[in-house]
Amino acid sequence: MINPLRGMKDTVGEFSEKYIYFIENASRIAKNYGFSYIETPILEETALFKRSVGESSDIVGKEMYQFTDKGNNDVCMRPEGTAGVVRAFISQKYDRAGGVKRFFYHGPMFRYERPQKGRLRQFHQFGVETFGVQSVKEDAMIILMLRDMFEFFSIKYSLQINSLGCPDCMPTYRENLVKFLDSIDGLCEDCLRRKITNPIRVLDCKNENCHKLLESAPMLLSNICSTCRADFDELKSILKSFGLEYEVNTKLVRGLDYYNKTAFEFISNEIGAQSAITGGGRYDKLVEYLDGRSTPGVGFAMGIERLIDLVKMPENKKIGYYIGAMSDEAIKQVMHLVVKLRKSNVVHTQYSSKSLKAHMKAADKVNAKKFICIGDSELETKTYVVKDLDTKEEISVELRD
RNA sequence: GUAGGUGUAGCUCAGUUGGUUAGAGCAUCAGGUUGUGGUUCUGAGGGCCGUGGGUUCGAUUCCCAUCACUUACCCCA
Repeated sequence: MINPLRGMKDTVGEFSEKYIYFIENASRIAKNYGFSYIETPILEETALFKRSVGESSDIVGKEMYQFTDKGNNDVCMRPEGTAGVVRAFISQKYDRAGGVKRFFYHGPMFRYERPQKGRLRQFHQFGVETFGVQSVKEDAMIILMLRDMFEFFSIKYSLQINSLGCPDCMPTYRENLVKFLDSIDGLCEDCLRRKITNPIRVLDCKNENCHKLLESAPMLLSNICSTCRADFDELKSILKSFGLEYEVNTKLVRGLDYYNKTAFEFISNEIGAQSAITGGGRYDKLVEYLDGRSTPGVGFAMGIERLIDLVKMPENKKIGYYIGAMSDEAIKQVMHLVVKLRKSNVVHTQYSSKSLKAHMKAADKVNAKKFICIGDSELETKTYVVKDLDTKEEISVELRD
C-alpha cells in the first residue's frame, strides 16, 4: 500500500466540507473589503524566497522543498504566499502603473518540517496583500476585516500588535540590542545563534532564563522613530474606536525578514502549541528588494489547518431530492427524472430497486428534503408522489416520459 | 535532529497473568409477511493484533530492533 508522504494530507470528508466553507466565506468577506483573487504558481525560482523571506530564516535555511528542474533551474515550492504575490505584482508592472491594488489568495504551501498539531509539510494559507497604501489606516482596516472573518466563523481569538520600526530606526535599535546581548551571559544556545542570524528574535525566546536576562533589554517600542510612533498610535486609536481589543506585545516579532512597522498576530488558546492562527504586518521595502518600483505593502496570512477545527459550520438543513425505484422496470424512469431535476436541484438516487422503507432510510441518510419513489403502481397510473420529509406533506405529480 | 505517547475490524477502542475459534460500539449490507422514514429489533460480512527477529512445545501478549502515526522542542501560519 502506498501511503501519503509525511506531513501530507488528503482533503476529504469533514475537512473538505469545512475547507470549502471557509474559503468561500473568507473570500466573500475579502471581496467586500475590495480585494480580488490572485493565484500565483506553486513553483518559483528559489532566489525569490531567498531575497524576500530572508536567508537567515529557518524557512529558507532548511525547510524549503528545493530542487533543480530538468531545465537546470534552481526552483522551490512556495513556503509562503506573500513573495509570489509581490513577484506577480511586479511582473504585471502594477508597480509602474501606480495606484492601489488589493489581492487575496489561498492554496497550498510547503515546508519541510517535523509535523505536529497545526503544522504540516503541505499546508494551506488564506492571505491578503495591499499594495500602494502608505497610511496605517489600511493596516487597521485589514485587522478589522480579520475580526469580521473570525466573528463569522465563531472563532475566539486574542490580538497582539507591535511595531517593528522602519529602516530609519530599526538598524540603530538592532545595534543597541546586539550590544546589550554581548554584555550578558547565560543565554541559551538558540539565542546565541539567533544573536548572529536575527537578533530581534532573541526577544521571542520561550526559555525562562533568557526571559529573565532580557528584562532589562532595550525595547523595540521605546526606540522607534517619531513617524513609526505616530503610525502605531493611530493604529491603536482606530482599533479602539472600533471596540477591538488588543494587547501590545513588545516582543512580538515576525519570522520573515521583510516586515517593518505594523506587526500583528491573532492567537487562539484552544488549539495546542501552534497557537498563531494569523500573522501579518507591513512590508514597505519588499517590492523594492524584488526590483520593483518602491511601493508600500501590508497583508496577512492565516494557517487554515490551524483554525479549521475552530470553525463552526451552520447546521445542515435538508436539501434537494431523493428518488428511488421499487422495481427494476422503474429504474430507467427514475434515471430520467433524476437527470431532469438535477438541472436545478441536488438529487440523490440509487440504481437498484428496494423497498419503500429502505429508500426512505437512504433519503434520511443523505439529508434529502423531498422524497420520490417510483414502482409498478406509479408506472401504471402515470403519477407519482412528492413527499416533503420535513412537513410530511405529499403532492401528486403526473409522470411524463 | 531530540524527547514522550500510540500501533488489535472501515472508524473509536476493549482484551489476552503466553494456550485451540481475538471482542464491543459505530459504520456497511440484508431482513422484521405484499408500499411511508428519522430513534428500534434480528442477522451477516469484515482482522498476517504495524513489520522483522529473539525466547518458548506454543507469541497478538514477553524481549530486541525497525517502521508508521501522534504530541512537544526548534521555527512559523
